[in-house]
Amino acid sequence: MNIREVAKLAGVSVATVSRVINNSDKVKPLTREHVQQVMQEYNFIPSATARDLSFQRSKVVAVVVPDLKNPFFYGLIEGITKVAEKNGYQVLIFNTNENPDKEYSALTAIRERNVAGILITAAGVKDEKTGRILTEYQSEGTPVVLIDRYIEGGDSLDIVVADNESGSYKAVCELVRQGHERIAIIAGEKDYSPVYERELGYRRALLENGIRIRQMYIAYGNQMADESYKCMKRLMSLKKPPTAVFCGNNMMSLGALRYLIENNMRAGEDIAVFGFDDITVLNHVGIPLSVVDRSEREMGMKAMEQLLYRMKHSGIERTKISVPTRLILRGTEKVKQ
Amino acid sequence: MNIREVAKLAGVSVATVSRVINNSDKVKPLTREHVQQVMQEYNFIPSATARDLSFQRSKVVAVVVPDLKNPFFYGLIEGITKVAEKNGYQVLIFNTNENPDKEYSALTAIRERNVAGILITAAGVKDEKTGRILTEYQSEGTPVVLIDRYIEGGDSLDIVVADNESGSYKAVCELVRQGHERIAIIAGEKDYSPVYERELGYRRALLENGIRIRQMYIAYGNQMADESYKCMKRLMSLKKPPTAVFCGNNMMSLGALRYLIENNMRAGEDIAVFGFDDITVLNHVGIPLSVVDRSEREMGMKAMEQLLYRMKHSGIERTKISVPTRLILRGTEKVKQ
DNA sequence: TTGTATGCGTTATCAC
DNA sequence: GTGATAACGCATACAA
Repeated sequence: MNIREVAKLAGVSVATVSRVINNSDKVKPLTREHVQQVMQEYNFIPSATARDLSFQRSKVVAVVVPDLKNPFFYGLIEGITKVAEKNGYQVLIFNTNENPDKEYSALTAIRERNVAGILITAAGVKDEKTGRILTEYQSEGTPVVLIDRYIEGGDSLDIVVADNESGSYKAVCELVRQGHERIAIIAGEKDYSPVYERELGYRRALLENGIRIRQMYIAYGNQMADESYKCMKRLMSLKKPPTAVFCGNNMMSLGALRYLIENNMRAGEDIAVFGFDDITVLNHVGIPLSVVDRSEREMGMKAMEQLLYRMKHSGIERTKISVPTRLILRGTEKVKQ
Repeated sequence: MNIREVAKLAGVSVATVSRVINNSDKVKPLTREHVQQVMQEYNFIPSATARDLSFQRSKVVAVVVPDLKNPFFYGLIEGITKVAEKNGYQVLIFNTNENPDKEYSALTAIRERNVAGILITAAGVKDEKTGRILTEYQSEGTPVVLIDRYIEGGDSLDIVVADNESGSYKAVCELVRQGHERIAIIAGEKDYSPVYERELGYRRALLENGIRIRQMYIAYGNQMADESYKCMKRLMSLKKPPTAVFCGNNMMSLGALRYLIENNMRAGEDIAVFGFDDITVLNHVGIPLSVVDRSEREMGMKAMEQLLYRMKHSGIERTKISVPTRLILRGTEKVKQ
């Protein structure tokens, strides 16, 4: 059953049927109703594939994420799909496993499909290939919105980020307020903007509070739990171990917590711990962790909204959307005396 | 740049170009190479949209899940995308929020797109509409594979499930072996097959071990954490509270654990707790929980593989794929004397 | 082995 | 308001 058959059955032309489908106002109410009746009766469903071909654009957005296991992306994807659905868009998902090569092939697969837009948290942040391809897409008329991470060569692309710097700034200030002076950070690679920005916030907080920044209290890992575990170990074996630790992201918090638990230390008692990104499951089981919270869901929604906006308004200048953070204090910012 | 231009540039017909693209063997190696060179040079990328229209089928599979917040589905999706990608398929994702109406509209949206197949964990398990639609798809040539849950009217559809009954059977037997006799279960609604099957395994284990099944030790919830919390509360306020509790799924485990923690009880010390489905994050932070584990990832992969198989071999009879479970004992199956 | 011609189901541009 | 018809970019039956 296609548009032509419907036309025949309704005694009108295909053009008219098409107009009815697309709610064109240039069709007499009576004919519209009649056509609709026929469509209903024969259970006609228009082919998106054909429409896409004709329209040269599909109602599909590609979402490219680097790690389908990181809880951060759960909320993100949920937010994206919610807004997408509400606007009649569907979501095509790609997992790159933090692998630039897979990202590259995902991006070419996407090219075959005339998607309406691309939402991406890039794996290849330093390798400029990703940036080049995405910029190309954008200039060809397929809008792109970066999420969470800046990338090399992506300076002209819209981006949705959390207020990382000020978030960690606030967190570290809170630690200072609690009387801490030996405040460490488990930081990540400089190339990953969110984690790096958090390091900057940490530095500024110390600076503004007149606390000297000591290299030994800055432990660099790789954004993953395992490395963070090692960082924590390093920190705790210092002659003067820190009394407070700020973790650069949720996985890093987990790694740090694991070290503590394995060594019979309790966050909020033996040492203060502050994380970035809330970890829902921990709340379920009553493990407290003070964190800088940002709404991944909101980030997803904002990103999709920006994409929709960009579809309608090309040529506007690059916009950077910053999602606010807030501190959730659950007691682990302190230590028991 | 389209197939026609490539043909002109290469001095061949569009048919030949098409053959090269599709790796047809009926093309002289020399011409093939030449055509490929031209495609390379002009950076030609064939349009999947056009191919889909012509072929009347797209290389896209629809994945419909009921809760994009439940970690179970992320492992599942990861497995699905992995196999899909390897076979040149892309994944279109739909979130139904456990809402049959949203499921229904997702299923109609899917119809517009000539997908290669549908993978679904249904929300509308009892409302037979979903079953009817899916069966329709199947008979129209769009294969369907159910995941995790049986549904009303879906008896002719392939399904991938975990070995729920025997998994919980094993778990409860283990509890018995640990000396427990007052073993409770936090069970779910009977309509949700996975959780119900686990209840059956629980019953069989008790039966075969000569332990009387007592209604008061069977607490019915709704598969969610909050209800499970209440169930736990109910169980613990019995005159003779259970010494061991088996939880029907991961969210229910979380609810139960939360109750314990809030009431200063420790799983594995004051009461034994056994869950179904591992909760990765808990391991990160060293909260032990003995569980029946099944690999969501494997379920996803198996489901996608079955879908691929079904695409090639229609008409074969309905197959039910059962993914094995295994016990992971972390100490919470015991109580301290 | 290659080419020609037609169809896939829409939308869009014209005419009427 | 409505209709006829040419795209859209590819696959394929059939012919050569």
